[in-house]
Amino acid sequence: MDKLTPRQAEILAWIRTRMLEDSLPPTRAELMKAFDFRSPNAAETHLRMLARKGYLELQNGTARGIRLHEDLSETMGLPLVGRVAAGQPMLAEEFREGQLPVDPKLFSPGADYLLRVQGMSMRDAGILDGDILAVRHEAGFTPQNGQIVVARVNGEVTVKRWQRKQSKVSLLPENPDFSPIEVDLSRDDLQIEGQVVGLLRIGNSL
Amino acid sequence: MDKLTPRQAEILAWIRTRMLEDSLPPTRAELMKAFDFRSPNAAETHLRMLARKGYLELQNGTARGIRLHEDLSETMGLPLVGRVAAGQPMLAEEFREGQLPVDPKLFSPGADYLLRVQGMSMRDAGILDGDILAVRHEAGFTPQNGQIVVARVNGEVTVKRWQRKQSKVSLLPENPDFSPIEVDLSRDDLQIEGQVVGLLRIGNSL
DNA sequence: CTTCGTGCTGTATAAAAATACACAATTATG
DNA sequence: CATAATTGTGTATTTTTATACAGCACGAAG
Repeated sequence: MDKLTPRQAEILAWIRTRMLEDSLPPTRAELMKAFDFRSPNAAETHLRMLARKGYLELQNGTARGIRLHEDLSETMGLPLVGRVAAGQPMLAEEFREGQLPVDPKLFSPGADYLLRVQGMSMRDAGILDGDILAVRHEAGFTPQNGQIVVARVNGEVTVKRWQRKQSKVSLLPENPDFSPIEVDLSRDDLQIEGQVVGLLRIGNSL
Repeated sequence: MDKLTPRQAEILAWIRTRMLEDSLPPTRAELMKAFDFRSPNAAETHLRMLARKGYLELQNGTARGIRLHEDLSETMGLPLVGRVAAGQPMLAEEFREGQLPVDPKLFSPGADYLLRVQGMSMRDAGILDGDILAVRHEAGFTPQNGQIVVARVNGEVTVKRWQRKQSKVSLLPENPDFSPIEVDLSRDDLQIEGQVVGLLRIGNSL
């Protein structure tokens, strides 16, 4: 698949969103209006180029005969993140296991990404090794006591139950074999990577 | 939403599948060819009727300007079944809690319906009260020992781990507070309602 | 400097598609 | 039975839409 110029990427993106919103591919004239072209041929040549580079297919002699090569349903869904190295950003390319076709709105406040669970520290909350958590990440979010969160203590990512008493934060496991993580906010670096809003267990781990 | 005649339903169904397959609504001429009309007007009047009865919307002056009123993504997804009364068929309308926008293929052999779990008998397998199971129902399916199944013993629906030794079938809970169900195939009526292929936990039960 | 690819303008034109009008056979439905 | 709704045929006509051809400006590459 050939690389796109910025302009071509812009046009492809517009076609994509337009198709998702209207579930109807645009005509040359509609593209022309959207990008303020003064000639339908500008649209035509762009479409030809996008087709030649393999991003879409043109059915000739057909009104609105544009078919995106990437599956639109694949574009939706959520990224699945595997084991995240300490200190690295959650959604960095290298930690992505893939993309799952899950509707973000299924998890009611809405999910932003999926995280695969490692270990059994939350066993008694019904969260097992290999399970996939749906996580919502909101800037400046403050968890309620008792809520399950994805947190990062000194760079290390962990899933625990949140408890804060005055300035003392504890991250509680749900398994007697594990000990709570007591966070000293003056010494430790604590970041909240999101609240757990759902759980998914598929295939193998059942 | 007015009721459709059989012919109208047939035409609507064709439009639906056509749109799912091609992600492009049909023209009058295409409808005409598909149904062997000899006049595009036959297609036109049917579309008008379907629009008038509220099943779709026609954007006039627009090529392929057909927009289905039902969300195509809603048509997909799986039915969620709640508590099923003894002896009643699983997918009877009255037990449906709704439809969740979940891709059946997400659960690898493929799921046929969703079932809400009641009770804690499978707690130690990480299946909690209120969880939603993705279930695959295949005719003539024989479970492997150790597999989690949805079974029906004398009409009563239950989720348990399957174990068969010769002619003796046991349905094992995953919680020491519960006892195994020993099934006597000569006296008890045992039906397998499917194998559990996935689990979903959303919102409230977390 | 010349040539190529990109990103357009401007003008035409043929094909595709929507849509109107007139009329007929069949099937409900009061 | 009479009437309306459904399900069509057949023919036209206007819009939409795709698409060809002739150029122009600009930056990158050889």
